[in-house]
Amino acid sequence: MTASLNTSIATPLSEALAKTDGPYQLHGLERAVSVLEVLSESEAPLSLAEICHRMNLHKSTAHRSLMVLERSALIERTPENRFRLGLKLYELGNRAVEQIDLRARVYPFFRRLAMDVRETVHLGVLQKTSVVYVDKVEPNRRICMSSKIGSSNPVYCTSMGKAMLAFQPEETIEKIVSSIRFTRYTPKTLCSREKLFEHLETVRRRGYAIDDEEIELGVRCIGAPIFNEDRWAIAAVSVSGPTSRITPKNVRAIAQRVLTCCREISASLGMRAKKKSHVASPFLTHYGS
Amino acid sequence: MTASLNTSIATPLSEALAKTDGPYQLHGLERAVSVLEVLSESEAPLSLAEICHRMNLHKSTAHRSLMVLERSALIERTPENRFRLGLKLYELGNRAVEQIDLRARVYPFFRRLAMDVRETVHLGVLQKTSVVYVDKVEPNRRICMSSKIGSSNPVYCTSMGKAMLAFQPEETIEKIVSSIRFTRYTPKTLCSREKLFEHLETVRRRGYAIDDEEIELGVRCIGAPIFNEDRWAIAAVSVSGPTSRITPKNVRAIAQRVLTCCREISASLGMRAKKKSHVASPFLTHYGS
DNA sequence: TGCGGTCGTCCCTCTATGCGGTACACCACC
DNA sequence: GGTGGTGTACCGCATAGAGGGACGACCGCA
Repeated sequence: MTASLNTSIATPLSEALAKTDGPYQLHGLERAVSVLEVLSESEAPLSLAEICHRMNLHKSTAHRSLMVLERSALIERTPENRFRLGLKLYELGNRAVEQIDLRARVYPFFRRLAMDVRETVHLGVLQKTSVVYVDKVEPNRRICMSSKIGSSNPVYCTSMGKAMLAFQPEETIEKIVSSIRFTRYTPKTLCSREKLFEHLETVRRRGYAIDDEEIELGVRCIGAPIFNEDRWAIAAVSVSGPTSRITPKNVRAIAQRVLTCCREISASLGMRAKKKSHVASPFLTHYGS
Repeated sequence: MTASLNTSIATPLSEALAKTDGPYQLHGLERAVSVLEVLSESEAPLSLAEICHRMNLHKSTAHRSLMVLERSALIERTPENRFRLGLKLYELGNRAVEQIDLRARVYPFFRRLAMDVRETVHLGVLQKTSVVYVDKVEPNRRICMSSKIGSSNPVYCTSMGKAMLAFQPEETIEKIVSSIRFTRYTPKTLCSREKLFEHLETVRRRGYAIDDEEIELGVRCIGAPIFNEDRWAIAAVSVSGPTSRITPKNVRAIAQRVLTCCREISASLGMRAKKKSHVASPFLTHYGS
């Protein structure tokens, strides 16, 4: 198909561009990012042909992208001529959280909470419609970087997500919610805009959010937001555990501890200080502008 | 050379392209990667103007790049309209090491070594002319992701770097060494191609490498390679400590332990197995092809 | 309140860029 | 030695995107 640009079904280009809408476009770059995403979703390294296939790309186009990405070390090539994500991403990614520097500052409080409630505790931030897990402590077990760190889950079915979302400026909430594509993970997943908004109201009232088996049956989480000086949520902490241990009966007690922890953290981040001149709120993951 | 534009002094473009040489070019993408690097090197978030300045870019060009990068979540914008690396990089980066999956498999041995020698132990892999730190254990202290993880140091002045370099195919060594830009960090830094080659010879003979205060005075490291089935180094483990504890006298004893540890790891990675069909050596960080 | 400087955003124009086609070289397996 | 699958190389044409520049918002200063 010469197709290149027409109205027919899913030309390579049209699909590649489907997700983009803003006025500023850099096709090469956007395609490259898609390549990274495709590689990130795949378990095993992919060959050029496989990448073309998954992305509906022309061989030569994909090839060029791959060569450039490889030169930049964003991807690597296995001896069998397959491609996977490169370690440069690891470097850059670690620099990213280092710059945010949230983890180090939160860690002490965070850890105490884990020891206290004896359940897994997570630290997360908002990124568009997802919660990215930035740190984690498991009680009684050695603390180390688990494979879960760095991964993400949708806002609307995690306690951290809902806790952060509830305490965003009105427009931000609107923007985020309207970009959500709801998927039902369990029978309890909140699957509509309305239910979500309703729930957020509750969260704002209570100060904390619950994920009641909304993403996985048998797992309940309680999350509360960490605030910046303007009382907007910039991160969240959550406690997760089996429904057998986090029962409706003790939810409230645990929630209180989470809230206390978050309050301490928010305070320690110097909420009312606003010193650091031009680095005012280096934590806030902005959505849109 | 098509020279694209003109022969005048350092046009923005010509500088941006200086680093690239391969036949496949995607300027937009390469520029975007440079932006990421610039942001990664900066401590504080940067404004559009600052980025333009550091990169010799036209305002509108940089602007477009930034908008697209932001849409892709590779960078984020602070409330003050400054830019820093985005958390998507963190996600992607973690996926990268997850796919390589080296860390998890090595960890048990690795940890035992740390407890054994009671010094800091690192795990690293080669990436072009750098060693990227992938994991770390400090004895007696809680194990957690330190900010050092994910960062990198030059091959030629680290024990892991030299250990890995020594056991690469001839051409790979040549390629890597010829891309090195030597910098003297301490009076003991190996600063020439010749000295490095000489040293690699020693490393091959002994099986392990020493960084004798070559990157920082007062710090000595002993590193040994982890091999794949073809006896090429795919990673390395090192023990680092103050020169007061890692003395010339006990280097040999420690080196033996490191070597034993690496031998166990290499074996455990199923060196001679080569089962996993198409995922044959998912560890090898290839250089060039 | 008005002025000069600096910032980010937006738009237009022209051409060098990079896209898609195609040809080829390579391997593995019937 | 076909036959299907890879990855690489090259070329010509359309268009993506570089760069110039206008614009308006914001600042501090007089």
